[in-house]
Formats: sequence, structure tokens, C-alpha cells
Amino acid sequence: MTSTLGFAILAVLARGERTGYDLAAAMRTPVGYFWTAGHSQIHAELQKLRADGLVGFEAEHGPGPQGKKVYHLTADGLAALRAWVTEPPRARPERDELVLKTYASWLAEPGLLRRLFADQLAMHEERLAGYEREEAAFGGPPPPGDPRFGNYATLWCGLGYERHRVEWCRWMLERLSSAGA
Amino acid sequence: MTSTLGFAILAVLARGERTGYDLAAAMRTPVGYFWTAGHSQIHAELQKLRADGLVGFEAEHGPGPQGKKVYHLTADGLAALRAWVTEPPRARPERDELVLKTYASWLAEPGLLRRLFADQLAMHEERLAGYEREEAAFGGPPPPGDPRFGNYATLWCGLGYERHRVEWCRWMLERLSSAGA
DNA sequence: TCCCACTATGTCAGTTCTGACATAGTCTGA
DNA sequence: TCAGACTATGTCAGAACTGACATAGTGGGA
Repeated sequence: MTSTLGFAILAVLARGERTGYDLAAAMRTPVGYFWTAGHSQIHAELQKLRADGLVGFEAEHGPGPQGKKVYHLTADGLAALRAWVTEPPRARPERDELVLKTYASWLAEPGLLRRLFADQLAMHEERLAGYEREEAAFGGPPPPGDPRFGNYATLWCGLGYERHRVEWCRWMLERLSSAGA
Repeated sequence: MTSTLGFAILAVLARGERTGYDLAAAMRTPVGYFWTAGHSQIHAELQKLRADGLVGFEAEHGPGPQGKKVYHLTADGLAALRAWVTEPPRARPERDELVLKTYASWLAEPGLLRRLFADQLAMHEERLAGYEREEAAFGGPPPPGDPRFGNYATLWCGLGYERHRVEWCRWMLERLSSAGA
């Protein structure tokens, strides 16, 4: 029973071998528009994946009390990942704290609420600008079948999401402003 | 240390008193475009909220081994909710299984992948149509300060999200089709 | 009259996730 | 040469969440 986090790790390893540290860095915030995890979770999951024979590693000399482990996909791991990709995803959790705050926003002081959405708008605009720079660097979509297609398609999803978010924040600010000081 | 789920419960109770069962129904899928929770979580959280003095209840005769408990916000609960609303939300978890599958999609069989996105497209179109019907039933945005403003604003967010999702699924299907059979 | 769906509350085991703690080698620049 | 940032692996306690189990009254229809 591999968890979704397990498949996230397999998906990154399918691009090439990496250490647990590299995986944690890849799944931290910056470009990770698909899944996040702390390093403590990743090391634990790698041990499970290894017990299931989906990944293997080679020990190398390096920093840390236990040296360095470079993980790679096994044939079983690749097969499991391939089978998982086209299965329908389980229902989205749909847990969005800003939307929940919005649901309760009729209780809030208008000034503080405008401040909240102005900050969120700035954050999403910044993120959108970053994604647009990344998209420009691509110079057009790679063909499906190319690993970079995965990166490009998730970036495209991120772009659409941030645009939607920016639009919604602006709509909220308009609504909040037209209702007086 | 009230959890986000706790605030979700407070936000629903701010509209009026409800039983745990009603809360669970409100936080199940249908209209819940903001937060979800199972009834087992809700009963446990209600007990915590009560220990913290943020909610109270009146026991009534009714079904079940323990009868019926109608919960309501206390003054402390309302104050806590009000203070929380305008605080910046903690970072979005950003855990989207479909996007993760997309990241690994270069490994998939094209036919199965098109099927996956066609199904997702149909689901989002259906959801969008439902939200559009709800929006039409509103007949324009209520003013901020009205509890229904919270509902309308979250619905607006849901509309934008589903439109973004529909667009992205269509874009994916185009990319996947132009690459041959 | 009996069955079933619905209302209603709760526990529990197991999984997932977060944040803190712990350890230690490498490399760069002041 | 020494400090500090970065690489690198791991444990652990506690919170959050899921799904199954358990119990029982109410109300409607066959």
C-alpha cells in the first residue's frame, strides 16, 4: 500500500537518482507546485519503499553520521509508478484556509480584511510572475513522453491556478471597497 | 491552540446552532468548497472546543444512545473566530494528486492518460455547472457583513477554480491528442 | 408489523504529517 | 584557523485525519 507521498518520491526518482536530501529540497516550496513533504517524512518513506523493493540505494562516503545514500528506482518501482499514473486520483481534500476565512469574513473588521486580501494578492502576483519567467525559459511545450513535459504541464497548471487566485483576490477587494470605508 | 478544523466548526456555528450531525453534513462534499471533515473528527473537536469554552450545547431528547446535543457559539468562541479571520493563513499544503500524476505523465500510456483527463474534465464541468446554478440562485452578491456574503464569496472562488481546472484539462487533452494516436 | 433509511453520538486503530531534536562531514570566505 | 552555511541522515512526540466499528431512536412505506 504505497502512499501518495511514496509515488511523489518515485516520480522524482524517475528523472534520475537522488539522495533523500535532494528529494526534500525538490519537494520544498519553491517550484513544488504539486506536492510537499518535510525531510523527516521523506527518510521514513524511503525506508518503506526500500522494504517494498521499489527503490534501492548505493552508499557513498559523504557528510552526516550515516554517510550518503543515493537512491534509484528499481524495475518494480517504475512499474508501480507507471500503473499508478493513469488511475483516477482520490478526491481532492479541498482544504483551503483562506477560503474558510472568507466563509467567516462577514464577522471581520473591513480594514483588516482588505489588508489580508491585499497581502494575498501581492503574494499570488509575485508567484505568478515567477511562473511566467519559468514558462518563458521553456520556450514552448515539450512533447508528451519527454520528462520535461511533466514539468511543463504542472507549470501550466500552476499558472492557471495563480491567475485564478489573483482574479479572485481582486474581485474580493473590489467587493470590500465598494462597501464604504 | 485551536486547529483549523476547530475554526471551521466555529465558522459554521456562527450562522446558527447545529448538532454534530448537522455539522458533519455541512462539511461533507456537496457545497463544502472550503473544508471537509468526517463526523468522527467533528465530535472529537467539539469536545475540545467545549473544554476551551468556545462552544456550549443544550441536550435534547432525540435519537442515538446519548440523545441529541445542539451546539452554539459562546462569546469567547465568537471572539476567537473574529480574531482568526483576518490573520494571514498558513501556507497552502498544495497537495494535488492529479498534478502529481501529471508530473509523472511522460511514463504513461497515451490512451489511458487521455481517458484520465477526459474523466476529470467531465467531473469538473459537472461541478462547474452545479456552481453556476447556485450562483444564478443567489441573484447577485450580498453586501459584506451579511453571512451570505461568505457563502457567495466562497462560491465565486469555487467557480474560478473549476473554470481554471476545466481549461487546464482541455489544454492537456489538446497536447495529448496532437501527439498522434 | 416489520424493514429500512435517516438521525444522532461516540470510540478506536492505524496512517499521515509537522516540528523539534540529534548528529556530523564539507566547503567557503573572513 | 575558525565560524558559519550547507550537505546529509535519522528519531520522536504529538497533532490531524481516515475508515471501521458500535449503539440506538424516529419516521415512512410496503
